[in-house]
Amino acid sequence: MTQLQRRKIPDAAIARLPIYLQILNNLAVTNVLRFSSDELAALAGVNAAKVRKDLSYLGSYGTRGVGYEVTYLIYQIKRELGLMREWNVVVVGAGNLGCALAKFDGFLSRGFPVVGIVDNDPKKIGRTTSSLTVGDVADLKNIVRDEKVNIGVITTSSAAAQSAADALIEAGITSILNFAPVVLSTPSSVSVRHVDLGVELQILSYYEQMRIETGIKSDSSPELSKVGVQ
Amino acid sequence: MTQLQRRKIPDAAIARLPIYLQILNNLAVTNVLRFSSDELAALAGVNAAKVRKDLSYLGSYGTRGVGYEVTYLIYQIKRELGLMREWNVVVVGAGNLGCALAKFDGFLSRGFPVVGIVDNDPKKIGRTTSSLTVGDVADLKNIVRDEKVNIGVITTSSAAAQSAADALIEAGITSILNFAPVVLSTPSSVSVRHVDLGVELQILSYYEQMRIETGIKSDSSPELSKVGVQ
DNA sequence: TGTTGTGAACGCTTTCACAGCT
DNA sequence: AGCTGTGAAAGCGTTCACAACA
Repeated sequence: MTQLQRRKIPDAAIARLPIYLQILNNLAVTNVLRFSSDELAALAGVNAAKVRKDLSYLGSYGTRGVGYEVTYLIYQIKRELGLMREWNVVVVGAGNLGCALAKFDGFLSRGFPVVGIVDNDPKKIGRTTSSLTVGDVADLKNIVRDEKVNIGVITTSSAAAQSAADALIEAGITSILNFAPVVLSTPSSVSVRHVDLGVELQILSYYEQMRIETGIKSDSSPELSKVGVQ
Repeated sequence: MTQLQRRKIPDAAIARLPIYLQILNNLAVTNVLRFSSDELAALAGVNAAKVRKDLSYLGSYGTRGVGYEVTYLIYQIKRELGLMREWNVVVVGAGNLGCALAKFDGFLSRGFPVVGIVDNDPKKIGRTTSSLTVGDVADLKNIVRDEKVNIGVITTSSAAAQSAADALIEAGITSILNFAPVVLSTPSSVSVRHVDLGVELQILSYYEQMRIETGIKSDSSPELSKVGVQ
């Protein structure tokens, strides 16, 4: 959760910067030059004080009485997040989800080209999906070296996920995005983000059940707040 | 973030219950009968005090000096999360990701059958993917009624996501899982969880960059902690 | 005048530490 | 003796409210 830091930015703020960035990119496309904390707050679904605090961690880049400059803030957020360069991604697990992610626009368009996809199933190795050929997980070390991979995405079955993680770490990868529904055991020098789609639905289920039990009509009734996104 | 409640369980604890459940289900499969907070903590990658607090919100279901019973705790967690029943899911957006999710085992196996998939692209409507035929988003209201849908999953482009959300809400859906990289504007009576794959990678990028700048060797060096999963 | 930047207050979450049971 | 359950303390994150300043 904490790391050695240049300037200490809270993890919670770091997690929101990509959302602000997304919104500012949209504003830039529509030629908006400036924004206030109020405006960004409304678009991001948070409150203005939070936006100001978050942006203040980057430095004092606003102008009192005026607001912030869109392009300058985009630059600062990208710099802070390490997005001035591309980060190459390898997908481990060439099932439906893995192949869909390998083709997924959202990765490349945000600076994360998928440069490889591997599996351990001989039936899948050699298949071509979009512009990639499925490689052998045994070659991971070479692929990571040759393609300068920085991030591994695990889309295997849960049974295979830990050994996928081990292979990535063995190959020198220190950033892992895991879609398998297991908690990976990794050294503390490796960053893991765990996206469990089942978990997301189960959390929704809890709040949905609560709405049913407390008898909220499915018509929009006020003053029950949105979960997620914080 | 807060809702009307039966017994107040903190949101942070709710978000961990599915992870415990996952682990306990694995223990049950291997015929483990009991566990201690220490054991579950190690498997979940959290500390034992947190496990005990989290489980205590469900009631006092442990035995001092002994531990907790696996099957009984599974039952209690499922009851609390609303998993004693199935929740039907409809996917909006029949692109690569949407089709992959519709086929995804992880949903059905955890009690979330995907009963429909829709799109607004006439070229996609009518196609068959796994056992489902892509429907017209204009029929969403009927599908939700006929198939008793509880949860909507949005896998459209970001441009179409807001109107997909509007259509779901119009059809009476109050739980949405959104994969499009936009912040949805929804009434507060609707629960939204936002999974932005680009955002996940950008957060990893920040910590990866920090490791590079602070000169951590890619060999496992101690005392930098894992991010995510909390 | 309008909006930022930020100490201080508040509230939520985690952790500690130990009393209470088995 | 061992492990749970839980008040109390500590740690974070959010929000308030206003001084600073263009």
